[in-house]
Amino acid sequence: MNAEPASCRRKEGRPKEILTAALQEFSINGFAGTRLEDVATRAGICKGTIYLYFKSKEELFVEVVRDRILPHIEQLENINERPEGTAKVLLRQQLTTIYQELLSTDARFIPKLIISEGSRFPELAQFYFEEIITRIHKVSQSIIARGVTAGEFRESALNWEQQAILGPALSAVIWITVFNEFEALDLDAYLKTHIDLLLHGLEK
Amino acid sequence: MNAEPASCRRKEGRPKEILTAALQEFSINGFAGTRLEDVATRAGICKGTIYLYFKSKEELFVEVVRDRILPHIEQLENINERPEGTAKVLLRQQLTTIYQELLSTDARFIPKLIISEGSRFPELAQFYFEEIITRIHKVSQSIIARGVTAGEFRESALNWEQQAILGPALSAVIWITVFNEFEALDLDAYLKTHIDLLLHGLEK
Amino acid sequence: MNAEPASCRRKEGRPKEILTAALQEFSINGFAGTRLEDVATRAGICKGTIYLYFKSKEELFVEVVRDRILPHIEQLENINERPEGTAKVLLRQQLTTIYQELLSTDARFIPKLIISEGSRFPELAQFYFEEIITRIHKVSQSIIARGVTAGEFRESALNWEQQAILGPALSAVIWITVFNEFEALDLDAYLKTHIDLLLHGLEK
Amino acid sequence: MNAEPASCRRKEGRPKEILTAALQEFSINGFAGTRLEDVATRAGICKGTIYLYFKSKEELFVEVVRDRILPHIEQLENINERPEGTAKVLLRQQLTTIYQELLSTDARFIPKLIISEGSRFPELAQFYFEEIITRIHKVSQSIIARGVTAGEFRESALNWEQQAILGPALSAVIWITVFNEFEALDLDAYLKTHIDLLLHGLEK
DNA sequence: AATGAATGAGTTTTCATTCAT
DNA sequence: GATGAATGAAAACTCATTCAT
Repeated sequence: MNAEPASCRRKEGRPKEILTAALQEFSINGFAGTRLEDVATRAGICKGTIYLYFKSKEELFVEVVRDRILPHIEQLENINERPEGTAKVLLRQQLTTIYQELLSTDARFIPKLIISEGSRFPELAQFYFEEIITRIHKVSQSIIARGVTAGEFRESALNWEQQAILGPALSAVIWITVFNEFEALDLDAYLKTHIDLLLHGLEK
Repeated sequence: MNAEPASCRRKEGRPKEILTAALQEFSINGFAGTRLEDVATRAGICKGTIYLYFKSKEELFVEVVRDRILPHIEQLENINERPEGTAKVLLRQQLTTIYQELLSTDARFIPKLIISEGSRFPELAQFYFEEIITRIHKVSQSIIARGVTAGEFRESALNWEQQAILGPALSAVIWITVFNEFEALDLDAYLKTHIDLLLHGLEK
Repeated sequence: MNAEPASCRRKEGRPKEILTAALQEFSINGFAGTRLEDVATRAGICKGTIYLYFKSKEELFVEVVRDRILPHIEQLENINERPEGTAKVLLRQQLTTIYQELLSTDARFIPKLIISEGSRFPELAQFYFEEIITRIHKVSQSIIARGVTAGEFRESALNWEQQAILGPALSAVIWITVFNEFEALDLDAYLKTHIDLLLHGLEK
Repeated sequence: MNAEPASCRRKEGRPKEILTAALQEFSINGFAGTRLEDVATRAGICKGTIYLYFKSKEELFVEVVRDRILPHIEQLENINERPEGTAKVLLRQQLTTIYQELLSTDARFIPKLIISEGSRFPELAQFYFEEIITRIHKVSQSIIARGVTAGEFRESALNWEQQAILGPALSAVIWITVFNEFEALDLDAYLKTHIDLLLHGLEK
């Protein structure tokens, strides 16, 4: 990949490469702690080139986060459209999807960035809140409502706070990005516990 | 407060004031994004004074976090030493304590700081991991084990990942520090859901 | 002057020193061509210090120019208030004052800066236009009107363009700041010519 | 204009277009403040192309100024060779020509550029001084001498400083390029004043 | 000849840290 | 102890210049 001369590269590739490199640096050092020179080095280009594609460090940051959030929004549309199966099955599916989405690839760094830089980029935090979190909550809430109607779940579950139900997923991402080097998370076991706990807790 | 002469202040007052101001600034802006001048202003002193008590910005940061973590460690010792009551009651007590500890006062900002700056201050992340997280997990694990032995809880719970069980608590702190302005968390309802979910999920 | 330690200097002196150094650099290199580091060096301080007193290079520039314009405004008030003498005498006085004001000290660089940077700092050009040029024109115009009324000057002079009458003064400053090294201007002779030309040209 | 293929353009067209565009940009922003990219855009070409015709930004600047000065030098030769008419008529002619030359087309920006960038390009200032200013002065001086000999003008005019006599012309260009947006110069009236003042001032 | 993406030196600006008072 | 002016290293950003196409 590095063998071919720079000028040979496809035009659209460049910004993508910068975004990827930037995501990694921002994830490690946060916004203020990241030096654009390091982003450039990681992307195999030089400082000034970043400014051919992004107006400023701030804009780059916003684009990095948006770029990783958007695919999830599309995924969420799909989750929404699966009406078959019992509520139990659906919930299990949803959780599995969330974990896969949340922890696959570079996307796992987004929550950390939102948490770290939310106060500097409130629009970004709001965007994430509205487009991701709120929508995930709506999906799980509708599944639970369905389960209650079908007599699968306890009625009291209708009033449950979705954050508390899905919270373990957020904790998992944080664990992976922050504490994994101290004690690696066994994701399968973790997901199994979450599902077991949730489904058994919902059951009549 | 400013009326009394500087020499009248109790010895530990000054550093404490700096730590408090620093915690607030660091929480909002992160480590790199925080200017010591702002910390000084918030503490009502001037920039240079910080260096009378702390060697560097890094040391200040470490002290800020340590200073807020240490009281929790003491609290944890106490939680450990309460053998009375059923496992169910104990677990309910532990969760309640955790939420109180985690979300009371300025301590709530520590998780966000650990998440944000963990890669820059790995010793701090490790310290938090070992002294707080690991120990909390041990406590809850022992209570669950006791509940299983007593026949209160399902046996399968012995293998549960503690992170998944206590994850909602971490999610709560994050929510409070990041998303609360978009949708305020009803902490009581949240805790109730967490307890209901967990206890019902553990029950035979 | 350099012998006394930096901290001994009077507080108000510092910004003034910077303004003086900046005026010199800006006069030579223009706005964009001036490096703040050179300004600092010339002022005997270091780069960062400038920012303790001026928000940005642009603000420094504006302050430099304003700072040199303002004294002239005060001078102009005085010129205005001299009703004694024939129009001829007054005009001779005014011209002499203008040349003294315009060519004394560092003030002589202001016209060059206004000319060079007027398009980048239009408010500054306007300020100079309104506060200096327009007012000088008004003064000379009123003297000429008085001379016509008194029968000293030709009536046609009432319609003269003031710029054309006072233009040689502007030319003199430019000459001094731009061409003086090629051919030094004999200011006394120049002023004498200007006065002779003007007064004889006005005479009936 | 963009319709015809590049290869159809006359050989000298391209550099001329660049010079024209560059003159405009340099006039507005000065040397340091001008970006070659803007020059290229204005010329309808792309950045790199400038370097096919000019070695560097400095060379481009020098060429821009030279290119606008040279035609005037030719004009001056002609002015010099008109021996018919009274000194009064000749002087009136010369002044009219100067104003036309100086204020027609893009040439009007040269004095501003010389004033602004004279210290960075001293050879250019010297060139302008020697080839334009000095020669204009010589012409007017010889006319005045002729007028004195012919008994048209006062003898004292022989010692007059030419700068003071022709200064209003320089002031006019500056006014046009700097202050015209605040108060438009009535060039005809201005020239009339200048001629009236000068001729009446020279008359016995 | 022309392009325009890429480079990297140079400049503005910030801010942790020092130190004379 | 406390101050806050001064420092200067470091980082964001710009733009003249190059060069593969």
